[in-house]
Amino acid sequence: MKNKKTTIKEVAKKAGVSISTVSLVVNNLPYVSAEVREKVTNAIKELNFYPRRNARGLASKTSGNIGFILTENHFSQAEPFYTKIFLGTEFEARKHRYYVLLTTVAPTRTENEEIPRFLLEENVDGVIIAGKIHQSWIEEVQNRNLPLVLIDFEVSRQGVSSVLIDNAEGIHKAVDYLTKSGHREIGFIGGDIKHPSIKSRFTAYKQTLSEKGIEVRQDLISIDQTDTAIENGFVAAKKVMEISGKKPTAIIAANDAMAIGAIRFLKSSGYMVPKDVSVIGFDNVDAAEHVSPKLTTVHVPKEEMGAIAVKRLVEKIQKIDNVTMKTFVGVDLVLRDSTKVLSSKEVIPVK
Amino acid sequence: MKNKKTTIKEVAKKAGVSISTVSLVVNNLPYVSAEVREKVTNAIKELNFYPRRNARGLASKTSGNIGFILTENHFSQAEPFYTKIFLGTEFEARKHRYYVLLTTVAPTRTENEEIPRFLLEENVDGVIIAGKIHQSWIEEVQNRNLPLVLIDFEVSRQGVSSVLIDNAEGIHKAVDYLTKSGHREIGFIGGDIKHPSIKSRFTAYKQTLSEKGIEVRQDLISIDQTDTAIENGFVAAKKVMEISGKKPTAIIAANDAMAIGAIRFLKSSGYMVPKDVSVIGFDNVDAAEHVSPKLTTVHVPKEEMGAIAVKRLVEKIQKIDNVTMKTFVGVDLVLRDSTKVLSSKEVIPVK
DNA sequence: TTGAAAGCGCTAACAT
DNA sequence: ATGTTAGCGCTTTCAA
Repeated sequence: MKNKKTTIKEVAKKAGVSISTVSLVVNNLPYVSAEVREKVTNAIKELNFYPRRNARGLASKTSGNIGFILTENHFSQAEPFYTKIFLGTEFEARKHRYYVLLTTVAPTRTENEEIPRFLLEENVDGVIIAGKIHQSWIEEVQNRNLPLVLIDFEVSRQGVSSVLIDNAEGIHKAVDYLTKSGHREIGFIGGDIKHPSIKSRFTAYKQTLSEKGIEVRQDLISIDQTDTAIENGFVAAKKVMEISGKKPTAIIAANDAMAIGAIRFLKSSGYMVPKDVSVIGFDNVDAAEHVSPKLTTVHVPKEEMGAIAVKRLVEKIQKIDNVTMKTFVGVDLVLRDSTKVLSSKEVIPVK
Repeated sequence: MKNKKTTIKEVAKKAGVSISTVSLVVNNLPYVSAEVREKVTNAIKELNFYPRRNARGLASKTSGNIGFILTENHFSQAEPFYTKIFLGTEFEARKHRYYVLLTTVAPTRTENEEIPRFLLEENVDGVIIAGKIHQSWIEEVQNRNLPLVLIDFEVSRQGVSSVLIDNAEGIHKAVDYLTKSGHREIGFIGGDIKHPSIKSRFTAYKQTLSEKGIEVRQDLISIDQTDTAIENGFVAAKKVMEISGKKPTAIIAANDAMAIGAIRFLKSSGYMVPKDVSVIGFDNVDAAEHVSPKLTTVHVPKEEMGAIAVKRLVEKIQKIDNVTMKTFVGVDLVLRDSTKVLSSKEVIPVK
């Protein structure tokens, strides 16, 4: 019934050595003779010893935890995107023997906003922040000398590494596919346009069209939605379809949610997708596979982004590599059923 | 540049009291005069003091963490169900000032299976286990005298509380709705039939039919799939449709994934849903809203289940309430587009 | 290569 | 009501 865990002291006694020697063995440090190491190892096995995280932490000033900060709006049910990223960090962290402590903060930083408890308690060895966030939170982390990695967001600040989506590549692939399928009137709908990822998608849209010698028509663009939810896609698509002169034969949405909203509008207004209008999303969230028609979209490796961030962070924590860097993850166009080939100018591999 | 955090000692000095008095104030314990309390509070504010989790933990033998154990197969992309539950625990835990440490274990317990590190390190104050799990993991937790709450799983063991779905109620509502809509030939498809939740859904299906005086026909039932994924739903529906004599006009699936698979089969075989066959799922996962037709299903409050588990666990940890209990969460039928009214025997509210 | 000893920063008896 | 003191179980100098 007594369930006292064994301590390093007992191991030392059993092995006939000092506790500091046991500590050396436990932490796999050199300068321990093979025989002593074995004696200690055996004692550890027999007594079933495992060092307590708290004791270790107090003495070494480490926590074994990684903090993960997200703004509240990014961590709701409607936003599976960052949730996936978070789960990606969980998996990777485990491999490095860290646990992830999650917290959310308000999207706007107010006067008496609470600081994430894990920062106050010195309960994390490094921090990951995902998505657009108020600059002050970044400072809050850096002021505590904690390694920091951002995901899907960037700031120009010494020491802040980022894991980013190659948005330009994704849009390029989407536009390229559409033009090669014979589309010329290609619209774009977006929202939350100041978000770095959304902004670069929009910029890439305009640039790719230009490169292909296609005029960028303002009446095919709607980017003034404040958010990128399904409803916003509905409204934005409505605008584009109603305002535009020569109607678009294809619409690129800033993300899947908006693409789904766009499809809802199109269908509800009697347009056939993809017969009348092709739609391409971005992110490849789970729903993209379930909607009808199945959504052609740009796949973003969300879990992988979380995993990469953890790897970078651990490198910093363990001083293996402390270079400030941006990592761009590649993306791919996933062809499904929401896009139609008008006239194939080149052979298009359809899976 | 020096970033030494202030300690309780410095606060004591500044306030002109002993560190134990500061501790009393910090932990909001009684027996401190109002004036002293204020002096200390001021000193804490001025020095920006916040106790370190590690120091606190070592002295008080608490970690401030809750462990969450899931089998690997329950924590994959294909399984948004338990992920939602996990996220529910995250939210609720934060309210109680706990962090959640997540870990997965193999579905089958092997000889040298690794024990969750947070158990070995004494880094959690209590544990939540979600889904069907090998009994030995439950023992592993109990042997360490840690409070334990299960979600969507139960064992008859002193001290193990559970948060469960009212599966019988859900199926009852589904069958009831179908019969009142004029359906008599109602099939059931399932898999992983030993899972408590699946089993009770199947049992409730048979029982409800009987209660309504409808014969339980074996040729309308397929429950021998090993899993409850989309593909299994496809196969099970195929069996039921091909083997059965008088074809079913409605199929109840053990969960949404199988329902989606069933719809895929039906559509691919020329059946119209819901015109020829109505389909009802269980769980109400996100995809249910996106599939076409939108899935009528039994809504399970997943996040809430996670939250309830945390509440129960915290009660146990803090000795507020240590009763072993089962909590059943209610469920509701969500009417969407995958079910059809054949002949309304009663007024059916369709939202 | 090993051991002794001094903390790490707090909590929790126990005294007063 | 407040202070003294002894740990909690490790890591980490520093000596030997």
